Amino acid sequence: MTVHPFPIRRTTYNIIMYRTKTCGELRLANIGEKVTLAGWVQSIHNLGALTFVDLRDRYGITQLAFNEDASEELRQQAGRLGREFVVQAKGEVAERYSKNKNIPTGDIEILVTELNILNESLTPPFTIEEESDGGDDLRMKYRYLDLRRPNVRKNLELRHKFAFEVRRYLDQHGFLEIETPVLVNSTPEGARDFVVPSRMNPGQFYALPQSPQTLKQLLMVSGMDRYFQIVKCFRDEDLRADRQPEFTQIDCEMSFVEQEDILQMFEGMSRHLFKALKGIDIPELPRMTWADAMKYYGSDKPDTRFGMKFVELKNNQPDNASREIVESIFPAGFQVFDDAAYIGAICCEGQAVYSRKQLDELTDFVKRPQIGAKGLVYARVQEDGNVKSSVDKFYTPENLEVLKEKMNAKAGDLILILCGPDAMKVRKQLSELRLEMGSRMGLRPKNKYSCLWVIDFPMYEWSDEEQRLMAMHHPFTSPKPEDIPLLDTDPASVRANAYDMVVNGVEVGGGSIRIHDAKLQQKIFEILGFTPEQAQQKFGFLMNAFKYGAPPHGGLAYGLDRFVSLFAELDSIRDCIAFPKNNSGRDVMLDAPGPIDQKQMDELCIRLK
RNA sequence: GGUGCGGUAGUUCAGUUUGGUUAGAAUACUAGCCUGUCACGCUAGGGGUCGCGAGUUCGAGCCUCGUCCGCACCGCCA
Repeated sequence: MTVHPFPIRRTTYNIIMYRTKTCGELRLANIGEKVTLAGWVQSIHNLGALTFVDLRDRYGITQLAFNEDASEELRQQAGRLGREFVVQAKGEVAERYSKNKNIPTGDIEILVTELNILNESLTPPFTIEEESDGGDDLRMKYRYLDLRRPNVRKNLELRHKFAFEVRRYLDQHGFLEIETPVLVNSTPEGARDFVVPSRMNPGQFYALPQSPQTLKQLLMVSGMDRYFQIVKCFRDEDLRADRQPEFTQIDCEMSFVEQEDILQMFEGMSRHLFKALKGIDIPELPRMTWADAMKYYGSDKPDTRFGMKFVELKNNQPDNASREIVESIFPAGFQVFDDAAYIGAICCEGQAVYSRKQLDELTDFVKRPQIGAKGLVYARVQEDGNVKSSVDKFYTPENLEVLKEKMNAKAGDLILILCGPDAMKVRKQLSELRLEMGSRMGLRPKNKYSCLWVIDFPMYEWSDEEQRLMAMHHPFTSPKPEDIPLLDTDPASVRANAYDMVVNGVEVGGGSIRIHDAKLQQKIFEILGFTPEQAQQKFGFLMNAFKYGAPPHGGLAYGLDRFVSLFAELDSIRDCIAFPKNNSGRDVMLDAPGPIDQKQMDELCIRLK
């Protein structure tokens, strides 16, 4: 991505010329020009009679030189400078005696004739360079200094370009950007709400939107047809590296569409973004059913930068992911396999070189509490084609040959096997192992992108905590028409017209075709355990609207922060947010949240417990 | 709500295993020297509530308990 040089020019409104050029644009071609620069002092090199000052702004670094021609007064001024002082320098562009190949302006310098210190600065608490010596916490406390660093600045520039290209694409396709309110009301289901007390309505609370979901559906009822909004959303849940309490969605909705229309429209948007921002032509997005994603990758957001798909060696519990019984390929004899309901394996190409110690370490990895496997069975295919495994004493070479063929393994490959009583749990464990092996084998480079649609999500998932079915997506998602009869007989197996876009194992967006029929919506609320009164109270506005001619509609929402993080190849979404919150949801720079005055509390009729 | 790791100079860290003299390094900062630096170089100097509190001990940066803070993860996140 290129940043356009700031077009500095004299205008009638800009009488005071702080600068005529930026610190990033001067080249050999400018030699002899008289220029004025302004910026921050990056570094000072005092060689006695000779002083160099690197001046930095958003656009780059330009060296100021104070040499033998400089007046005594100028040299003394230069001697008073410190890091991060704000200065204005006037002088002539000259070719350097010794050039710096590391920066674009490295061929020239400014022979300074006038220096004005516009502001002084304390010594910053960390170095303001590409690789800072400051820790995360410190840099967040002084985020305004952290943002002076070129890499953080570049992330924000990329984010700007990303949002800009989103607007360009959606505008070209007839979408209207419409703002929806931030003060709305609390919704059942979903995440915890951030709430805002209402002074004029004592004892009553607004809630900040977790997403503008219902509002955009109302816009469809209004006939707005194609809507989008780049909008802040709020969820009061615990944070992660890829999760912030306030985050930005690209929220979209269309009327008179089926799932196919949505997938194509937004596949087009992703293609546009990859092309415009990364110069990458991405192939047509493959579509994978949720059932296949779970069966072959153990995840609803598979990282498809690499293969290593699961092979089911046994499954005696047909479920939503694998609807058929798979007889064990192993004869009885090994208690652990005999007792397991599910046995799954991955084949790691060329990894038979793993030593006993490394395999023990992998075993420890899958036994960690957050993964929770009981153990790991491995089998190495040796150079002679024979299989050497950790279960040799239970099985014959012929048994292991069957395994090798089933896994499509060849000499030098390593087969890793997990098993257990619950297929879904083992799949999740195997998924963690697959990702770990993929990382170790260098198959997940950040600059390689693999995108896909995961489709046909289940409508519901069982909540142990609530002891009831919960909407997997949200309660406004429509079931697949052919599965509607199952709503009465087997709701857990009903599939939804819901879809996620997954990039490199990250869910960057998701959506669904909505229910536009008030009666069907009523039925879905019933299955979710709402009484008609509760449904009316919480979603009456939507149900009423649906009685006045709701068009068929659907849409999706992208997580802007996550998508930008992928493009910027970041580990954490915090790095593409100007002022992010920390792990505990605090803004350490503002020291928010904080207490409020008793007077405010009284006005709001709020008393602390 | 839970698990793990961490908190020592402005900053990044070592020191904690085995408690024991004046707590170190690098970098940053200050001063001096240096005519082509760009990780400048050389010399000297200043800089510490070892997160906080309690306990054990003749003695605690080090051991114990509690607590606060940070990071990663599990639960949670329609």
